[in-house]
Amino acid sequence: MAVRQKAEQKQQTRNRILDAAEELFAQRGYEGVSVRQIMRQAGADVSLAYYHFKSKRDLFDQVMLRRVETLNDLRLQALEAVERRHPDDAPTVEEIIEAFTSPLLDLLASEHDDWTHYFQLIAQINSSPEWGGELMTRYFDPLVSRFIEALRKALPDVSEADLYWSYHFLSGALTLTFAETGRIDNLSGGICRSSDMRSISERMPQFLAAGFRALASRD
Amino acid sequence: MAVRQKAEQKQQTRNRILDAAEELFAQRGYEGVSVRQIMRQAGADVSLAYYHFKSKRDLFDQVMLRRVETLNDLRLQALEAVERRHPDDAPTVEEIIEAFTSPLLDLLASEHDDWTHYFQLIAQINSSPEWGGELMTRYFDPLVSRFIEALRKALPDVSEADLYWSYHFLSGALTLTFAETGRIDNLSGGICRSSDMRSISERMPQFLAAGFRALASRD
DNA sequence: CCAGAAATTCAACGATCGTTGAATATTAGT
DNA sequence: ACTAATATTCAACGATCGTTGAATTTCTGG
Repeated sequence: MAVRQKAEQKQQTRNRILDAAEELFAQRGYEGVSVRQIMRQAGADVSLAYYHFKSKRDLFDQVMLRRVETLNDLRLQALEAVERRHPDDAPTVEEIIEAFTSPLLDLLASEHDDWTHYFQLIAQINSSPEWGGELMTRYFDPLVSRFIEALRKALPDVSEADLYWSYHFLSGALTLTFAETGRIDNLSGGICRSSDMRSISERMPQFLAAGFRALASRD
Repeated sequence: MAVRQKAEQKQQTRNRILDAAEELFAQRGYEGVSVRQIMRQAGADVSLAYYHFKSKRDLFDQVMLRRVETLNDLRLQALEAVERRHPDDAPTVEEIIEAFTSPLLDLLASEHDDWTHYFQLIAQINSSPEWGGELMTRYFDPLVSRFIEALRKALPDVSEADLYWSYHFLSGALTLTFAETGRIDNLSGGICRSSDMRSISERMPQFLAAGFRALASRD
């Protein structure tokens, strides 16, 4: 034994820092959290942050990058699985949207609730004028374009503008849902719960697919 | 002349501060902006902020409050106008959603583009775990409940949970749209523009109404 | 077991943060 | 014109910010 102990522990520390940063950035935003607060939650010295990362901004970027590839892979696999089930015809809009959303729901349903904070963080970034345009484009554009291509086939007569606006509305509904702000809990007086992923997966794809079709079938 | 000069100028200064705060909070968030930056943009001394407002947080609250009543009034009037056109039957879902969204579009279409930054600010708050639940509830719950009541009448067989989740998806689509992050501009390669309110008003109500109906007409 | 590398801690830097009290300039009431 | 009230500026407070270099502990390879 005693092999690679040091390198292992370095990764462990690095991940503890990333975990703490992910949670705090998700709750209070990039500017709302200090490096000191992150390192306090990670249980390590402040300057250790600058041994593992170049800067606060670099730490933030690594928080984003840590999970983005896994997420994009899972969604792509879900889409390809749907397309394999339709060797001749095109998949339905519902199936495509479900391939886009169900990986998120599955990740949240797994016992360790890593990913909760990550999705909250993405939700905040998505509606931020400062970060939204650039970061979402950088991390998700190739995947999203792939899904839009699939949707275009499922809706042969849809115009390009309708297609992109429909995806835009989808994106808003999706990210607010995973922001889990508790707003719907307040508004509904407890009838609905932000964290009730089952209720969401039963409703969101149908709601959004109907919207896509409504725009696609206009004059 | 020379009457009430002082009180007038006080209001003027106060509004310049609120304008600067609104714009900067909308762009970079509450924690991302310092009181000094706000006052620099307002062209006034730092300490003047604390003559007009109790604290940074109070300044933020007053930014929110300045426009919320006008907005809620306009939306309520739009809803009541729709209901007056239907003395016997219930308005359609499209009409109700349009009463909810078109006041925003109208305000943005007016020549002075006050309101742009206000809507961006609300969009960010809405998807923030820290602020979203509480602030949106405090400022918009009575109005939203009124709209949900109208929607309940338009969709007599809808379940309460479907109704609230549908509104939740609406809220996400709406707020992301008014966040104007430029994301759709990037994604669509210029086909769609975030600021194109006409394109939005032609699509959003139909998209969302179809979603409401899809959930309301399930088994 | 020892030397060198790697991981972590300690102490501090200049800058900026939110906020305040006292001084100054401007206007209002008489 | 004088005074009191009001609006604005000046100067500074302690705290915290992101970041860094040097000291120190811990582990690795020979």
